[in-house]
Amino acid sequence: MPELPEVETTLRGVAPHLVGRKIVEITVRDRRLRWPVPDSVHDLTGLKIDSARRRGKYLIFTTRAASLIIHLGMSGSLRIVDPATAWQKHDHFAILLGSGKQLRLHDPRRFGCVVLAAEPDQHPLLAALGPEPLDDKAFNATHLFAASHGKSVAVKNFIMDSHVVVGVGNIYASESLFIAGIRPTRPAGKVTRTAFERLADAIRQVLGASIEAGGTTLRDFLNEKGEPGYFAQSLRVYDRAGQRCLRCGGTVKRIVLGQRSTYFCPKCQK
DNA sequence: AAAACTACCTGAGTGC
DNA sequence: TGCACTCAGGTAGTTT
Repeated sequence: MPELPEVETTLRGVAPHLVGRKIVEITVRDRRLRWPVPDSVHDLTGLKIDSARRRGKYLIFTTRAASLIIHLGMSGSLRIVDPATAWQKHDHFAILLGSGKQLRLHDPRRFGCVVLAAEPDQHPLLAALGPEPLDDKAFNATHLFAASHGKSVAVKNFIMDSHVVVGVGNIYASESLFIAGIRPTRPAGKVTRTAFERLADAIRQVLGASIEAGGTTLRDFLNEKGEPGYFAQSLRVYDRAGQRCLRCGGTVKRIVLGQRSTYFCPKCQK
């Protein structure tokens, strides 16, 4: 479910409730996430959360001893609730805070994970990640052009590869390529430098605008208060198969690329 | 080495 | 109502 804007929205929502607070109690209701939640998470009990940040789609909550790394997978969400709130069916993990509030991880499909790391940036899940798309020093046309050299993979799959750039998921990949006027199926190595300039700009633009809108709620994304994001109404091609292209009036097409639904306008994207 | 595919899991929606 | 089927915002691991 969550792509970078949804994870960033979640971070901004939960961070003020976490940073500077003590971890009073950790509850693991179902440890069966993507990998079993380690027993060592309980070692964090009694420690203060010094910082909360995001790397790609990973959330990192740091104490003096270790960091908790949380990924929301396809269906995960975090909420800040009163501890007396009834548990929901898929609330798997929770942190009771010194403030008296509780952070709860809800994840029906259990594709998310909770792991512990002394040095989160060196953790195998994070160590090989590409640049942050909102960092225009590290992420730009030069980077994309160099990384795409000799690659035959479709450019849509290329920008969804977290080793190339983090945070671009299935929705924003289609959206960015539409804005940049690039056909999703084009081999990455055949995309010109000029087109990559448009693409890098488009990715930043669409992710930034979505963060402003609180993310995209297509089916079930909710922020830390349980509210939806409003970027769905700004989507230009995603989930619009058969409808009119907002730029040229042509018809938006749906194809499957890398087993994922992909939307584009055959007339304006070459 | 790179590309393509598989697997993990639940729930919502559709058509019969 | 019920059943069978498809699809869903991610990504590590395996196979080709």
